Amino acid sequence: MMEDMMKEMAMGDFEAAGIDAERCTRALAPVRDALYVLNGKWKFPIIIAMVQGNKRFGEIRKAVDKIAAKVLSNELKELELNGFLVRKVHDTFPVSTEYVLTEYSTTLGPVMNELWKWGTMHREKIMKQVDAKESKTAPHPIS
Amino acid sequence: MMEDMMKEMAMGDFEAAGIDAERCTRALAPVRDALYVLNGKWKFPIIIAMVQGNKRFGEIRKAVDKIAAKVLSNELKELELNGFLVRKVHDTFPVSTEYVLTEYSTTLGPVMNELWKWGTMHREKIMKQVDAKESKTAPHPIS
DNA sequence: CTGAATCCCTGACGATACTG
DNA sequence: CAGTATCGTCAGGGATTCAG
Repeated sequence: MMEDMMKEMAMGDFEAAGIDAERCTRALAPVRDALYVLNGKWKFPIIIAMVQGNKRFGEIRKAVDKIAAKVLSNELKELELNGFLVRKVHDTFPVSTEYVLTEYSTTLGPVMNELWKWGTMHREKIMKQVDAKESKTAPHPIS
Repeated sequence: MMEDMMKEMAMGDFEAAGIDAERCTRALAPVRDALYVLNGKWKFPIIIAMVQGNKRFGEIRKAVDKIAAKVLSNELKELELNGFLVRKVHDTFPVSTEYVLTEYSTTLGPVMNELWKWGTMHREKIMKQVDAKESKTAPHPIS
């Protein structure tokens, strides 16, 4: 159902979907669920950092540019609650902790990939606009 | 480069990526760009509503559950700035306005589709957990 | 080193009322 | 109908400090 809508969308056929409040609501729900779990500035950056092999609190913190310790702590808890990672405390001294991605986190692969592809494409578009000095009203998404 | 990473991820091979701060930063940038443009609670819901044929301010407002007029107004401006839609004012009385998705907005199709698929999958997972009364610590993403 | 606790502040979001 | 103006709330996020 939504699949169709998206295919239509990818093809630029916007009219076909039609107006239907109920259909709209149903279509919305899963997207909002996803957004609910993946909310905030940090979820994706943290997961990316971890995919790249960072497991220790400090490592992740450095990999994710300038995130505050408290925030990272909170985000890690949320990610753990949602089953994306597991916390392993090693009883050494000083205590060291490992955060390990679960298999469930791999289900995010396609989402992240699409996000990455889109971001790359969009970035190039913005760059060209800047080069061409088109946008007086700069949409400023550049980092 | 990131493609590989994501393939690895989809296959559950987390170790392979290795630790590399520079690589991490580069991988992060496009994702954050995307998140920057698509931020907030409302961007996706609004676009979905519009894909489904809603063009008028009031229509969109009704289709998107309970969004405040001010907020909708702001979001529409942002979406326009980022080239996702065009505002067309008809000089009738009372004034009517049309918001029309641009072709550029279609590039979001794949992203939204993945988001929708993942959300659907995740929702089912949560439902099962609730049924099984597993989660005392309910991850509560249900709407 | 890890990460919890505290304090604080900005900005996203919301409700209501009002104008063209 | 389509917004703007105004005011208010609250959580995300940041700086700093403290403890195991």
